[in-house]
Amino acid sequence: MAYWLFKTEPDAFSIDDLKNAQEQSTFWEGVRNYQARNFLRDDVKLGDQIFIYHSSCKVPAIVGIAEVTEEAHPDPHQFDPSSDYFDEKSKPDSPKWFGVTVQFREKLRPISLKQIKADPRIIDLPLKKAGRLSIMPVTEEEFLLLKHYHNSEQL
DNA sequence: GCCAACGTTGGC
DNA sequence: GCCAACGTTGGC
Repeated sequence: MAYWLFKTEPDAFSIDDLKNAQEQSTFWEGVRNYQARNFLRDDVKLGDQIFIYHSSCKVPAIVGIAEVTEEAHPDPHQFDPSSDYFDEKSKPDSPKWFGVTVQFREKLRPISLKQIKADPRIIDLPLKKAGRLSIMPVTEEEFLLLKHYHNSEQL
């Protein structure tokens, strides 16, 4: 099993939106960055655990956990001319953009970017180095450390 | 709202 | 295939 961090802007789609959609899974759509796309298409697998991260907001932070319930499938918006995600160069027989389906698991007490940056134990997380990557891998060690952050005596 | 960092585009 | 110009992301 692998671990990931997915960014989202809470004004557009927040952890609560994900929670409220719990009955139906949520298709993680609109990723239009090649590195992020490659992770989604090739490496994100059923059962993988995902940190949901709120970006471009008052307190950028990890706010919860979701799980992959369906592996990569083409993002239908790329074929829809009326969509912001439309890509005229993408063809249905060779789609360029993919998404995965995820389901809400739990909310966490927010772990702010500030805390993450200040923690010397977090080394590998791409978020630490000014990253604009919207889908990124998290090591098992760092995922578990962050997941249990607020239980830790080490703070 | 500013701006730094980085990704993408397109001319050559 | 280089690289300058431009666009976007995202923290502050």
